[in-house]
Amino acid sequence: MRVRFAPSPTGALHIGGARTALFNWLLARGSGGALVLRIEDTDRERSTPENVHQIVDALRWLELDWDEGPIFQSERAERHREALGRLLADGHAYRSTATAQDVKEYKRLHGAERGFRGEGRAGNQKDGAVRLRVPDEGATVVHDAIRGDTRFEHIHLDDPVIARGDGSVLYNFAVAVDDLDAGITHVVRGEDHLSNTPKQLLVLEALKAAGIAPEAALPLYAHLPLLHGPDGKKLSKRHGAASVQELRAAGYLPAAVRNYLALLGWGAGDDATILSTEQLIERFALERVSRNPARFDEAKLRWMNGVHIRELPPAMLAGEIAGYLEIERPPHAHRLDPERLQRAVEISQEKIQVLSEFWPLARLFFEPPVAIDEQTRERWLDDKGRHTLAETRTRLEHLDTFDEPAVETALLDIQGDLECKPREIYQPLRVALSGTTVSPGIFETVSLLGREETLRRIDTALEHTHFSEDT
RNA sequence: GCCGCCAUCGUCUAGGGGACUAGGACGCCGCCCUCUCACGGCGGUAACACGGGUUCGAAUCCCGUUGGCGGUACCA
Repeated sequence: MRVRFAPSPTGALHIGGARTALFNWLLARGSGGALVLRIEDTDRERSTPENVHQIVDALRWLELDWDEGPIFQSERAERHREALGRLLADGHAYRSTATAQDVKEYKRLHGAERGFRGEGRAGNQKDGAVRLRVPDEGATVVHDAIRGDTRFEHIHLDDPVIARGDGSVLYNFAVAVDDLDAGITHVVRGEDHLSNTPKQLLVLEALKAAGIAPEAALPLYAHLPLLHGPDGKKLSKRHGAASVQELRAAGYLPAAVRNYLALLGWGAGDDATILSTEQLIERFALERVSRNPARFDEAKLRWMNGVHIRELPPAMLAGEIAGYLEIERPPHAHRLDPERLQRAVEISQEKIQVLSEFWPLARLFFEPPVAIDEQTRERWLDDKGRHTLAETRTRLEHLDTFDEPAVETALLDIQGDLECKPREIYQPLRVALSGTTVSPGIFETVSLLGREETLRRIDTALEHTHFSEDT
Protein backbone atom coordinates (compact mmCIF):
# COMPACT_ATOMS: atom_id res chain seq x y z
CA MET A 1 0.00 0.00 0.00
CA ARG A 2 1.37 3.35 -1.06
CA VAL A 3 -0.51 6.41 0.11
CA ARG A 4 0.16 10.09 0.02
CA PHE A 5 -0.64 13.27 1.84
CA ALA A 6 -0.69 16.14 -0.59
CA PRO A 7 -1.45 19.51 1.01
CA SER A 8 -1.31 22.73 -0.90
CA PRO A 9 0.71 25.34 0.97
CA THR A 10 -1.85 28.12 0.80
CA GLY A 11 -2.28 28.37 4.54
CA ALA A 12 -1.57 26.68 7.83
CA LEU A 13 -2.46 23.01 8.27
CA HIS A 14 -5.95 22.96 9.74
CA ILE A 15 -7.56 20.06 11.51
CA GLY A 16 -9.24 18.77 8.38
CA GLY A 17 -5.90 18.44 6.67
CA ALA A 18 -4.39 17.02 9.83
CA ARG A 19 -7.02 14.30 9.91
CA THR A 20 -6.38 13.45 6.27
CA ALA A 21 -2.68 13.19 7.05
CA LEU A 22 -3.44 11.03 10.07
CA PHE A 23 -5.66 8.62 8.17
CA ASN A 24 -3.05 8.19 5.47
CA TRP A 25 -0.36 7.71 8.08
CA LEU A 26 -2.42 5.11 9.94
CA LEU A 27 -2.94 3.26 6.69
CA ALA A 28 0.74 3.30 5.81
CA ARG A 29 1.88 2.26 9.28
CA GLY A 30 -0.78 -0.38 9.63
CA SER A 31 0.00 -1.99 6.29
CA GLY A 32 3.76 -1.65 6.33
CA GLY A 33 3.42 0.49 3.23
CA ALA A 34 4.75 3.93 2.48
CA LEU A 35 3.48 7.45 2.98
CA VAL A 36 4.54 10.02 0.42
CA LEU A 37 4.44 13.70 1.30
CA ARG A 38 3.78 15.87 -1.70
CA ILE A 39 3.46 19.63 -1.72
CA GLU A 40 0.92 20.77 -4.29
CA ASP A 41 2.32 24.15 -5.10
CA THR A 42 1.27 24.60 -8.70
CA ASP A 43 -0.58 27.74 -7.68
CA ARG A 44 2.43 29.99 -7.57
CA GLU A 45 0.42 32.96 -6.41
CA ARG A 46 -0.79 31.47 -3.18
CA SER A 47 1.89 28.93 -2.32
CA THR A 48 4.59 30.21 0.01
CA PRO A 49 7.68 28.70 1.64
CA GLU A 50 6.37 29.87 5.01
CA ASN A 51 3.26 27.78 4.57
CA VAL A 52 5.33 24.77 3.54
CA HIS A 53 7.34 25.20 6.69
CA GLN A 54 4.21 25.50 8.80
CA ILE A 55 2.76 22.32 7.37
CA VAL A 56 5.92 20.31 7.86
CA ASP A 57 6.23 21.72 11.34
CA ALA A 58 2.65 20.75 12.15
CA LEU A 59 3.17 17.20 10.90
CA ARG A 60 6.30 16.85 13.00
CA TRP A 61 4.50 18.07 16.06
CA LEU A 62 1.73 15.56 15.43
CA GLU A 63 4.48 12.95 15.12
CA LEU A 64 3.25 11.88 11.71
CA ASP A 65 6.32 10.95 9.74
CA TRP A 66 6.55 10.18 6.06
CA ASP A 67 8.70 7.83 4.01
CA GLU A 68 9.20 9.76 0.80
CA GLY A 69 9.32 13.42 -0.02
CA PRO A 70 8.48 16.11 0.38
CA ILE A 71 8.05 16.13 -3.37
CA PHE A 72 7.36 19.60 -4.67
CA GLN A 73 4.94 19.57 -7.54
CA SER A 74 6.50 22.74 -8.89
CA GLU A 75 9.79 20.93 -9.35
CA ARG A 76 8.17 18.38 -11.58
CA ALA A 77 7.17 20.93 -14.21
CA GLU A 78 9.37 19.33 -16.84
CA ARG A 79 7.78 15.92 -16.38
CA HIS A 80 4.34 17.50 -16.48
CA ARG A 81 5.18 19.32 -19.68
CA GLU A 82 6.35 16.12 -21.26
CA ALA A 83 3.18 14.24 -20.32
CA LEU A 84 1.09 17.13 -21.52
CA GLY A 85 2.92 17.06 -24.85
CA ARG A 86 2.03 13.42 -25.30
CA LEU A 87 -1.66 14.03 -24.76
CA LEU A 88 -1.59 16.98 -27.12
CA ALA A 89 0.30 14.99 -29.74
CA ASP A 90 -2.14 12.14 -29.94
CA GLY A 91 -5.28 14.15 -29.58
CA HIS A 92 -6.34 13.37 -26.04
CA ALA A 93 -6.02 17.05 -25.34
CA TYR A 94 -6.35 20.19 -27.39
CA ARG A 95 -5.76 23.88 -27.12
CA SER A 96 -8.67 26.24 -26.85
CA THR A 97 -8.84 29.99 -26.47
CA ALA A 98 -12.23 29.79 -24.83
CA THR A 99 -12.42 31.97 -21.75
CA ALA A 100 -14.41 31.41 -18.61
CA GLN A 101 -16.99 33.77 -20.09
CA ASP A 102 -17.28 31.66 -23.22
CA VAL A 103 -17.91 28.57 -21.16
CA LYS A 104 -20.45 30.35 -19.03
CA GLU A 105 -22.26 31.56 -22.11
CA TYR A 106 -22.23 28.08 -23.60
CA LYS A 107 -23.71 26.61 -20.45
CA ARG A 108 -26.36 29.28 -20.31
CA LEU A 109 -27.48 28.30 -23.79
CA HIS A 110 -27.08 24.55 -23.53
CA GLY A 111 -27.67 23.97 -19.85
CA ALA A 112 -27.54 20.32 -18.99
CA GLU A 113 -27.57 19.07 -22.56
CA ARG A 114 -23.87 18.52 -22.86
CA GLY A 115 -20.67 19.68 -21.26
CA PHE A 116 -18.45 22.27 -22.87
CA ARG A 117 -16.25 20.77 -25.58
CA GLY A 118 -14.26 23.75 -26.72
CA GLU A 119 -17.00 24.78 -29.11
CA GLY A 120 -15.99 27.40 -31.61
CA ARG A 121 -12.63 27.99 -30.04
CA ALA A 122 -10.70 24.88 -30.79
CA GLY A 123 -8.45 23.99 -33.66
CA ASN A 124 -5.61 26.38 -33.10
CA GLN A 125 -2.74 24.26 -31.78
CA LYS A 126 -0.55 27.22 -30.93
CA ASP A 127 -2.24 29.14 -28.17
CA GLY A 128 -4.96 28.94 -25.60
CA ALA A 129 -5.34 26.77 -22.57
CA VAL A 130 -5.08 23.01 -22.86
CA ARG A 131 -8.27 21.07 -22.34
CA LEU A 132 -8.67 17.36 -21.90
CA ARG A 133 -10.97 15.77 -24.46
CA VAL A 134 -13.89 14.08 -22.70
CA PRO A 135 -15.91 11.65 -24.80
CA ASP A 136 -19.63 12.34 -24.99
CA GLU A 137 -20.53 8.72 -24.55
CA GLY A 138 -20.16 6.62 -21.46
CA ALA A 139 -19.38 7.46 -17.91
CA THR A 140 -16.51 7.36 -15.47
CA VAL A 141 -17.19 5.39 -12.35
CA VAL A 142 -15.30 6.23 -9.20
CA HIS A 143 -14.82 3.19 -7.02
CA ASP A 144 -14.63 4.63 -3.56
CA ALA A 145 -13.63 2.52 -0.58
CA ILE A 146 -15.92 4.53 1.65
CA ARG A 147 -18.80 5.49 -0.61
CA GLY A 148 -19.02 2.67 -3.08
CA ASP A 149 -19.39 3.45 -6.77
CA THR A 150 -20.28 6.90 -8.00
CA ARG A 151 -21.09 7.32 -11.65
CA PHE A 152 -20.29 10.50 -13.57
CA GLU A 153 -21.87 10.68 -17.03
CA HIS A 154 -19.45 12.13 -19.54
CA ILE A 155 -22.21 14.07 -21.21
CA HIS A 156 -22.40 16.33 -18.14
CA LEU A 157 -18.67 16.91 -17.84
CA ASP A 158 -16.96 19.94 -19.33
CA ASP A 159 -13.61 19.38 -21.00
CA PRO A 160 -11.43 20.40 -18.08
CA VAL A 161 -8.56 22.81 -18.51
CA ILE A 162 -5.43 20.89 -17.61
CA ALA A 163 -2.79 23.50 -18.45
CA ARG A 164 -2.62 27.25 -18.75
CA GLY A 165 -1.85 29.03 -21.97
CA ASP A 166 1.80 29.22 -20.98
CA GLY A 167 1.98 25.45 -20.63
CA SER A 168 2.09 25.31 -16.85
CA VAL A 169 -0.17 22.54 -15.65
CA LEU A 170 -3.18 22.68 -13.37
CA TYR A 171 -4.06 20.71 -10.31
CA ASN A 172 -6.19 17.95 -11.82
CA PHE A 173 -3.49 17.12 -14.32
CA ALA A 174 -0.49 17.37 -12.02
CA VAL A 175 -2.16 15.18 -9.42
CA ALA A 176 -2.83 12.42 -11.92
CA VAL A 177 0.70 12.43 -13.27
CA ASP A 178 2.26 12.55 -9.83
CA ASP A 179 0.07 9.83 -8.38
CA LEU A 180 0.89 7.65 -11.36
CA ASP A 181 4.64 8.29 -11.16
CA ALA A 182 4.72 7.72 -7.42
CA GLY A 183 2.89 4.44 -7.75
CA ILE A 184 0.17 5.54 -5.36
CA THR A 185 -2.23 2.68 -4.66
CA HIS A 186 -4.76 4.47 -2.46
CA VAL A 187 -5.77 8.10 -2.74
CA VAL A 188 -7.30 9.09 0.59
CA ARG A 189 -8.44 12.70 0.75
CA GLY A 190 -11.32 14.99 1.61
CA GLU A 191 -14.73 14.64 0.05
CA ASP A 192 -14.35 17.98 -1.67
CA HIS A 193 -12.24 16.10 -4.21
CA LEU A 194 -14.90 13.59 -5.15
CA SER A 195 -16.07 15.64 -8.11
CA ASN A 196 -12.47 16.06 -9.23
CA THR A 197 -11.89 12.36 -9.31
CA PRO A 198 -13.54 11.61 -12.68
CA LYS A 199 -11.38 14.30 -14.25
CA GLN A 200 -8.26 12.78 -12.74
CA LEU A 201 -9.35 9.33 -13.78
CA LEU A 202 -9.88 10.59 -17.33
CA VAL A 203 -6.40 12.13 -17.31
CA LEU A 204 -4.97 8.88 -15.99
CA GLU A 205 -6.60 6.89 -18.74
CA ALA A 206 -5.46 9.33 -21.39
CA LEU A 207 -1.92 9.15 -20.00
CA LYS A 208 -1.95 5.38 -20.20
CA ALA A 209 -3.44 5.42 -23.67
CA ALA A 210 -0.72 7.83 -24.72
CA GLY A 211 1.87 5.32 -23.63
CA ILE A 212 2.85 6.72 -20.28
CA ALA A 213 2.91 3.82 -17.83
CA PRO A 214 0.43 1.78 -19.87
CA GLU A 215 0.70 -1.13 -17.41
CA ALA A 216 0.08 0.88 -14.25
CA ALA A 217 -2.98 0.13 -12.16
CA LEU A 218 -5.30 2.98 -11.31
CA PRO A 219 -5.32 3.97 -7.67
CA LEU A 220 -8.23 3.18 -5.39
CA TYR A 221 -9.98 6.19 -3.96
CA ALA A 222 -11.40 6.97 -0.56
CA HIS A 223 -13.08 10.29 0.12
CA LEU A 224 -13.32 11.31 3.73
CA PRO A 225 -16.31 13.23 5.05
CA LEU A 226 -15.59 16.91 5.51
CA LEU A 227 -14.93 18.49 8.87
CA HIS A 228 -17.00 21.47 9.94
CA GLY A 229 -16.93 23.99 12.74
CA PRO A 230 -19.28 23.75 15.75
CA ASP A 231 -21.87 25.77 13.84
CA GLY A 232 -21.86 23.37 10.91
CA LYS A 233 -20.11 25.87 8.69
CA LYS A 234 -16.78 25.44 7.08
CA LEU A 235 -13.93 25.50 9.57
CA SER A 236 -12.25 28.86 9.94
CA LYS A 237 -10.29 31.07 12.32
CA ARG A 238 -13.34 32.19 14.22
CA HIS A 239 -13.89 28.64 15.43
CA GLY A 240 -11.02 28.91 17.88
CA ALA A 241 -8.28 26.35 17.60
CA ALA A 242 -8.75 25.34 13.96
CA SER A 243 -5.13 24.95 12.95
CA VAL A 244 -2.60 22.51 14.30
CA GLN A 245 -0.47 25.41 15.53
CA GLU A 246 -3.39 26.73 17.53
CA LEU A 247 -3.99 23.30 19.01
CA ARG A 248 -0.41 23.17 20.16
CA ALA A 249 -0.58 26.67 21.62
CA ALA A 250 -3.76 25.76 23.47
CA GLY A 251 -1.86 23.01 25.24
CA TYR A 252 -3.14 19.84 23.63
CA LEU A 253 -1.04 16.67 23.53
CA PRO A 254 -0.24 15.27 20.07
CA ALA A 255 -1.42 11.82 21.16
CA ALA A 256 -4.75 13.24 22.27
CA VAL A 257 -5.17 15.16 19.04
CA ARG A 258 -4.48 12.01 17.06
CA ASN A 259 -6.97 10.10 19.18
CA TYR A 260 -9.66 12.73 18.77
CA LEU A 261 -9.10 13.30 15.07
CA ALA A 262 -9.22 9.57 14.40
CA LEU A 263 -12.68 9.46 15.91
CA LEU A 264 -13.95 12.17 13.61
CA GLY A 265 -15.40 10.10 10.83
CA TRP A 266 -14.15 6.78 12.06
CA GLY A 267 -14.99 4.44 14.91
CA ALA A 268 -13.47 1.17 15.93
CA GLY A 269 -16.93 -0.38 15.94
CA ASP A 270 -17.10 -1.11 19.62
CA ASP A 271 -17.32 1.56 22.29
CA ALA A 272 -13.62 2.26 22.43
CA THR A 273 -13.02 5.98 22.83
CA ILE A 274 -9.61 6.36 24.37
CA LEU A 275 -7.19 4.75 21.97
CA SER A 276 -3.44 4.78 21.95
CA THR A 277 -1.70 5.44 18.69
CA GLU A 278 -0.68 1.77 18.55
CA GLN A 279 -4.30 0.79 18.84
CA LEU A 280 -5.29 3.26 16.17
CA ILE A 281 -2.74 1.83 13.80
CA GLU A 282 -3.90 -1.66 14.50
CA ARG A 283 -7.60 -1.02 14.29
CA PHE A 284 -8.01 1.64 11.65
CA ALA A 285 -9.78 0.53 8.50
CA LEU A 286 -11.02 2.56 5.56
CA GLU A 287 -14.14 0.41 5.35
CA ARG A 288 -15.26 1.71 8.70
CA VAL A 289 -14.94 5.38 7.83
CA SER A 290 -18.24 7.22 8.02
CA ARG A 291 -19.83 9.05 5.12
CA ASN A 292 -21.30 11.84 7.23
CA PRO A 293 -19.57 15.13 7.72
CA ALA A 294 -18.42 15.72 11.29
CA ARG A 295 -18.17 18.79 13.45
CA PHE A 296 -15.11 19.71 15.42
CA ASP A 297 -16.09 19.75 19.09
CA GLU A 298 -13.36 21.25 21.21
CA ALA A 299 -15.12 20.34 24.46
CA LYS A 300 -14.66 16.67 23.69
CA LEU A 301 -11.05 17.20 22.65
CA ARG A 302 -10.42 18.93 25.99
CA TRP A 303 -11.91 16.04 27.90
CA MET A 304 -9.92 13.54 25.90
CA ASN A 305 -6.75 15.55 26.40
CA GLY A 306 -7.36 15.46 30.13
CA VAL A 307 -7.61 11.69 30.02
CA HIS A 308 -4.34 11.44 28.10
CA ILE A 309 -2.69 13.81 30.55
CA ARG A 310 -3.75 11.67 33.48
CA GLU A 311 -2.48 8.52 31.79
CA LEU A 312 0.99 9.97 31.30
CA PRO A 313 3.74 9.10 33.78
CA PRO A 314 4.47 12.32 35.74
CA ALA A 315 8.03 12.50 34.47
CA MET A 316 6.83 12.50 30.88
CA LEU A 317 4.11 15.01 31.58
CA ALA A 318 6.72 17.23 33.23
CA GLY A 319 8.73 16.99 30.04
CA GLU A 320 5.73 17.95 27.94
CA ILE A 321 4.97 20.87 30.21
CA ALA A 322 8.55 22.10 30.25
CA GLY A 323 8.58 21.99 26.47
CA TYR A 324 5.25 23.73 26.28
CA LEU A 325 6.27 26.52 28.66
CA GLU A 326 9.48 27.02 26.79
CA ILE A 327 7.59 27.76 23.60
CA GLU A 328 4.47 29.40 24.90
CA ARG A 329 5.77 31.15 28.01
CA PRO A 330 9.50 31.64 27.40
CA PRO A 331 10.11 34.15 30.20
CA HIS A 332 9.24 31.54 32.81
CA ALA A 333 10.72 28.37 31.47
CA HIS A 334 14.33 28.89 32.46
CA ARG A 335 13.52 29.48 36.10
CA LEU A 336 11.95 26.12 36.67
CA ASP A 337 13.90 23.77 38.84
CA PRO A 338 13.36 20.31 37.32
CA GLU A 339 12.76 18.53 40.60
CA ARG A 340 10.28 21.07 41.83
CA LEU A 341 8.60 21.09 38.43
CA GLN A 342 8.17 17.34 38.51
CA ARG A 343 6.65 17.47 41.98
CA ALA A 344 4.37 20.34 40.98
CA VAL A 345 3.26 18.31 37.98
CA GLU A 346 2.49 15.29 40.13
CA ILE A 347 0.12 17.23 42.33
CA SER A 348 -1.47 19.14 39.44
CA GLN A 349 -1.86 16.29 37.00
CA GLU A 350 -5.43 15.40 37.79
CA LYS A 351 -6.54 19.00 37.82
CA ILE A 352 -5.69 20.09 34.31
CA GLN A 353 -7.11 19.24 30.91
CA VAL A 354 -4.67 21.14 28.74
CA LEU A 355 -1.04 22.05 29.31
CA SER A 356 -1.85 25.74 29.44
CA GLU A 357 -3.76 25.20 32.67
CA PHE A 358 -0.65 24.10 34.49
CA TRP A 359 0.98 27.46 34.92
CA PRO A 360 -1.98 29.33 36.41
CA LEU A 361 -2.38 26.47 38.89
CA ALA A 362 1.27 25.92 39.76
CA ARG A 363 2.99 29.25 39.29
CA LEU A 364 2.82 29.71 43.05
CA PHE A 365 5.63 27.19 43.37
CA PHE A 366 7.90 29.35 41.27
CA GLU A 367 6.99 32.90 42.15
CA PRO A 368 5.06 34.66 44.92
CA PRO A 369 1.60 36.00 44.17
CA VAL A 370 1.64 39.45 42.68
CA ALA A 371 -1.50 40.66 44.39
CA ILE A 372 -4.55 39.30 46.06
CA ASP A 373 -7.83 40.08 44.44
CA GLU A 374 -9.92 42.47 46.56
CA GLN A 375 -12.98 40.27 46.75
CA THR A 376 -10.91 37.23 47.57
CA ARG A 377 -9.20 39.08 50.37
CA GLU A 378 -12.47 40.29 51.86
CA ARG A 379 -13.91 36.84 51.72
CA TRP A 380 -11.03 34.86 53.20
CA LEU A 381 -8.72 37.28 54.96
CA ASP A 382 -11.25 38.96 57.19
CA ASP A 383 -10.72 39.03 60.97
CA LYS A 384 -11.53 35.39 61.31
CA GLY A 385 -9.40 34.38 58.38
CA ARG A 386 -6.40 36.30 59.65
CA HIS A 387 -6.86 34.76 63.05
CA THR A 388 -6.73 31.19 61.75
CA LEU A 389 -3.93 32.12 59.39
CA ALA A 390 -1.87 33.47 62.27
CA GLU A 391 -2.48 30.29 64.19
CA THR A 392 -1.51 28.24 61.16
CA ARG A 393 1.69 30.21 60.88
CA THR A 394 2.65 29.47 64.46
CA ARG A 395 2.05 25.75 64.09
CA LEU A 396 3.92 25.46 60.83
CA GLU A 397 6.82 27.45 62.18
CA HIS A 398 7.44 24.92 64.90
CA LEU A 399 7.06 21.75 62.92
CA ASP A 400 9.96 19.33 63.19
CA THR A 401 9.71 18.18 59.63
CA PHE A 402 7.90 19.80 56.77
CA ASP A 403 6.93 16.80 54.73
CA GLU A 404 3.38 16.15 53.66
CA PRO A 405 2.25 13.94 56.56
CA ALA A 406 3.66 16.40 59.07
CA VAL A 407 1.91 19.33 57.42
CA GLU A 408 -1.30 17.40 57.17
CA THR A 409 -1.22 16.42 60.84
CA ALA A 410 -0.49 19.97 61.87
CA LEU A 411 -3.29 21.47 59.84
CA LEU A 412 -5.71 18.81 61.00
CA ASP A 413 -4.78 19.59 64.59
CA ILE A 414 -5.46 23.29 64.18
CA GLN A 415 -8.81 22.42 62.77
CA GLY A 416 -9.63 20.35 65.80
CA ASP A 417 -8.31 22.85 68.30
CA LEU A 418 -10.04 25.83 66.76
CA GLU A 419 -13.19 23.83 66.14
CA CYS A 420 -13.74 25.14 62.66
CA LYS A 421 -14.45 23.77 59.24
CA PRO A 422 -11.54 22.64 57.11
CA ARG A 423 -12.07 25.40 54.58
CA GLU A 424 -11.85 28.04 57.29
CA ILE A 425 -8.27 26.99 57.80
CA TYR A 426 -7.33 26.04 54.29
CA GLN A 427 -8.78 28.84 52.22
CA PRO A 428 -7.05 31.72 54.03
CA LEU A 429 -3.84 29.75 53.78
CA ARG A 430 -4.39 29.00 50.11
CA VAL A 431 -5.07 32.64 49.39
CA ALA A 432 -1.93 33.70 51.24
CA LEU A 433 0.22 31.26 49.30
CA SER A 434 -1.25 31.55 45.83
CA GLY A 435 -3.16 34.78 45.79
CA THR A 436 -6.16 32.82 44.55
CA THR A 437 -8.75 30.41 45.85
CA VAL A 438 -7.54 27.59 43.64
CA SER A 439 -4.45 25.46 44.04
CA PRO A 440 -3.39 21.84 44.26
CA GLY A 441 -4.17 20.03 47.51
CA ILE A 442 -3.20 22.23 50.43
CA PHE A 443 -0.98 19.70 52.24
CA GLU A 444 1.02 18.97 49.13
CA THR A 445 1.18 22.64 48.27
CA VAL A 446 2.47 23.75 51.64
CA SER A 447 4.97 20.95 51.84
CA LEU A 448 6.35 21.58 48.38
CA LEU A 449 6.59 25.31 48.89
CA GLY A 450 8.68 24.73 51.99
CA ARG A 451 8.59 26.28 55.41
CA GLU A 452 10.54 29.40 54.72
CA GLU A 453 8.54 30.52 51.73
CA THR A 454 5.26 29.49 53.31
CA LEU A 455 5.89 31.59 56.41
CA ARG A 456 7.07 34.52 54.32
CA ARG A 457 3.89 34.54 52.27
CA ILE A 458 1.69 34.23 55.31
CA ASP A 459 3.47 37.23 56.84
CA THR A 460 3.02 39.22 53.69
CA ALA A 461 -0.66 38.40 53.54
CA LEU A 462 -1.18 39.32 57.18
CA GLU A 463 0.70 42.60 56.86
CA HIS A 464 -1.15 43.68 53.79
CA THR A 465 -4.54 43.00 55.22
CA HIS A 466 -4.26 44.46 58.68
CA PHE A 467 -4.47 48.01 57.62
CA SER A 468 -7.44 47.84 55.34
CA GLU A 469 -9.39 45.73 57.77
CA ASP A 470 -8.95 48.21 60.59
CA THR A 471 -10.40 51.16 58.75
C1' G B 1 -29.00 26.47 -12.83
C1' C B 2 -26.35 21.80 -13.63
C1' C B 3 -23.54 17.43 -11.61
C1' G B 4 -22.51 14.83 -7.20
C1' C B 5 -22.20 13.44 -1.87
C1' C B 6 -24.70 13.19 2.83
C1' A B 7 -28.98 12.69 6.56
C1' U B 8 -29.60 8.41 14.30
C1' C B 9 -29.54 12.44 20.96
C1' G B 10 -26.88 19.62 21.07
C1' U B 11 -21.91 17.03 19.27
C1' C B 12 -18.95 12.35 17.80
C1' U B 13 -21.00 7.78 16.88
C1' A B 14 -23.08 2.06 17.43
C1' G B 15 -26.68 0.03 14.24
C1' G B 16 -26.06 -3.05 7.93
C1' G B 17 -34.77 -6.33 8.05
C1' G B 18 -36.76 -9.08 13.73
C1' A B 19 -31.48 -9.06 19.20
C1' C B 20 -34.19 -1.46 19.56
C1' U B 21 -38.17 -0.09 25.29
C1' A B 22 -32.46 2.63 19.60
C1' G B 23 -26.44 1.39 22.81
C1' G B 24 -21.74 4.19 24.10
C1' A B 25 -18.81 8.79 24.59
C1' C B 26 -18.57 14.37 25.13
C1' G B 27 -21.69 18.26 26.86
C1' C B 28 -25.65 19.57 30.09
C1' C B 29 -28.62 18.66 34.85
C1' G B 30 -28.93 16.23 39.77
C1' C B 31 -26.72 13.40 43.77
C1' C B 32 -22.29 11.32 46.21
C1' C B 33 -16.99 12.05 47.32
C1' U B 34 -14.41 16.63 49.00
C1' C B 35 -9.65 21.66 51.83
C1' U B 36 -10.41 25.01 46.60
C1' C B 37 -10.36 23.42 41.61
C1' A B 38 -10.47 19.07 39.49
C1' C B 39 -10.62 13.69 39.36
C1' G B 40 -13.78 9.68 40.42
C1' G B 41 -18.70 7.21 41.33
C1' C B 42 -24.09 7.00 40.61
C1' G B 43 -28.45 8.70 38.16
C1' G B 44 -31.05 11.78 34.56
C1' U B 45 -32.09 14.75 29.91
C1' A B 46 -31.86 13.88 24.72
C1' A B 47 -32.14 11.22 18.30
C1' C B 48 -33.81 7.43 13.77
C1' A B 49 -35.53 14.94 8.93
C1' C B 50 -40.43 14.23 6.25
C1' G B 51 -43.65 11.42 2.82
C1' G B 52 -44.51 7.23 0.06
C1' G B 53 -43.41 2.25 -1.05
C1' U B 54 -41.16 -3.16 -0.49
C1' U B 55 -41.94 -6.77 3.56
C1' C B 56 -45.42 -10.76 8.16
C1' G B 57 -41.86 -7.04 10.07
C1' A B 58 -37.83 -1.18 8.57
C1' A B 59 -33.42 3.30 11.97
C1' U B 60 -31.80 -0.50 8.56
C1' C B 61 -33.86 -1.77 1.44
C1' C B 62 -36.18 1.47 -2.83
C1' C B 63 -38.33 6.21 -4.59
C1' G B 64 -39.54 11.22 -3.74
C1' U B 65 -39.40 15.80 -0.78
C1' U B 66 -36.78 18.88 2.39
C1' G B 67 -32.28 20.29 4.37
C1' G B 68 -26.82 20.46 4.65
C1' C B 69 -22.36 20.17 1.96
C1' G B 70 -18.99 19.76 -2.32
C1' G B 71 -17.89 20.67 -7.46
C1' U B 72 -19.09 23.49 -11.63
C1' A B 73 -11.65 28.47 -12.16
C1' C B 74 -6.13 29.23 -17.37
C1' C B 75 -7.40 27.71 -7.63
C1' A B 76 -6.00 23.48 -4.97
